[in-house]
Amino acid sequence: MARVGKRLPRSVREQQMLEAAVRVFAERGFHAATMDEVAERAGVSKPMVYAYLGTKDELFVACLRREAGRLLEAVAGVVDPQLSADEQLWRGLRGFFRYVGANRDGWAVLFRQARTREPFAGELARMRRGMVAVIAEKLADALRARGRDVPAEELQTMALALVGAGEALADRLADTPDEDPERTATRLMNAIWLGAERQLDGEVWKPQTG
Amino acid sequence: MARVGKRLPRSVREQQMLEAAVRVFAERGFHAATMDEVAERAGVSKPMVYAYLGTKDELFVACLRREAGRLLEAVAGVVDPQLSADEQLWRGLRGFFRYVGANRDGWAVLFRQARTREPFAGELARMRRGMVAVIAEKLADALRARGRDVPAEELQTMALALVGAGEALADRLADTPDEDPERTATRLMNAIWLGAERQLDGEVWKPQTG
DNA sequence: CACCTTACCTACTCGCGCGTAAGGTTACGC
DNA sequence: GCGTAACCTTACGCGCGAGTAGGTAAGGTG
Repeated sequence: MARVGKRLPRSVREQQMLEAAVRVFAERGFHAATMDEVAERAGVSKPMVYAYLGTKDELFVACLRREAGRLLEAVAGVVDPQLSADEQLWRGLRGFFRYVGANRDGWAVLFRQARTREPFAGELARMRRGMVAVIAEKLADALRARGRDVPAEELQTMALALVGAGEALADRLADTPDEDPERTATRLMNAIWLGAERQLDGEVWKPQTG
Repeated sequence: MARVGKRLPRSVREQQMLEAAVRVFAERGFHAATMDEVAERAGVSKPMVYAYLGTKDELFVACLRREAGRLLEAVAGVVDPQLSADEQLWRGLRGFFRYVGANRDGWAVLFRQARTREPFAGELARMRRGMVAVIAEKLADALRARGRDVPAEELQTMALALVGAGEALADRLADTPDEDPERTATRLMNAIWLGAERQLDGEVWKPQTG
């Protein structure tokens, strides 16, 4: 393609390769993606990719880490521990959906692909556990502020449900270009917070039938 | 293995093959699963699998459909339209988590694998859309009963969030053998219903900051 | 200008696993 | 007791794509 004998420094090429790899993985899925296509889109030959980023698995992990870092930054960078619990949650959600909206390929690679495909699932699961732990901790804070206490396990479950809901909405966001991140965030906030508040205040739903 | 010249009728062999296939797909993932292993576990040689169930893709789809049918039955079979909205939701959730708990391999194949892997993702997405539509309709009913009205799009989002949360909890359930389906269902019900009720009553959460 | 390092290429090898051709054997109807 | 159809096997073809060996040229440094 752009085979105009352009010689570029390693740092630049690496970024181009990662860029290309994210797009190819997102479009084709991990298995159907070929190293040849990654190389071609980066405007380089296959052995260069191997020289700089290693095997296909290593390349995927490199993409994963890069996107995870960006996502983490987009979320953690905007939550100020001074704010109220609901405000923190809101900002985190908004940051999250903004990232996904601005970065749909990244999301597709980072989470959709890695969710299943061993050996990446483990890595992703660890990240998710981190997320869940952070959220559960926030919930515990909000709880303490109300002078109440709830088993950690229960909070874990709530947090996991929130993360799951977030991922489902993120998937839709990534697929539908006309979906607005702000609106998505607001809706999830409504779906979650109104209920969480009641739970934090000690209300419980119980089945009527055995 | 059991190469004791056992000759069996087609209907029986097909079930054995599907059984084996679900387990292999669940353990290894679609790509890493080999037709040889499926054949071996079914106690049969590879060409038999091809003769009865077709190519690898077709075999996977067969598993998918079987599990999807069972799941649908487990959920739809227990919701009685006569009951109140929350009771219907509760029964549906309980049925869902009971299925997953009793059928962890099935869940792993059915949803985790198919979520990403084209060309199955399309099929799965259709099922999910069906689920979301049904739930959104229930919510609309509950809404009408309270004399209120909300844009369908909003309800879709709530329903999708619920489904996402359900899937996340189902994933955990499938991975941790000591997790109890009933408890999982109760917790999700609490996380969701308390909030949904407030939303259905017209309450809204709004951000304080721009 | 000799040199060395870094960027980059063409052109392979090779294993793996899907899918199949061709043939053997058991049960069952008549 | 023999035909035939259903059941089941061994043994292979073959494409595809990951990963590599070995070589070329460009630009900086003395």
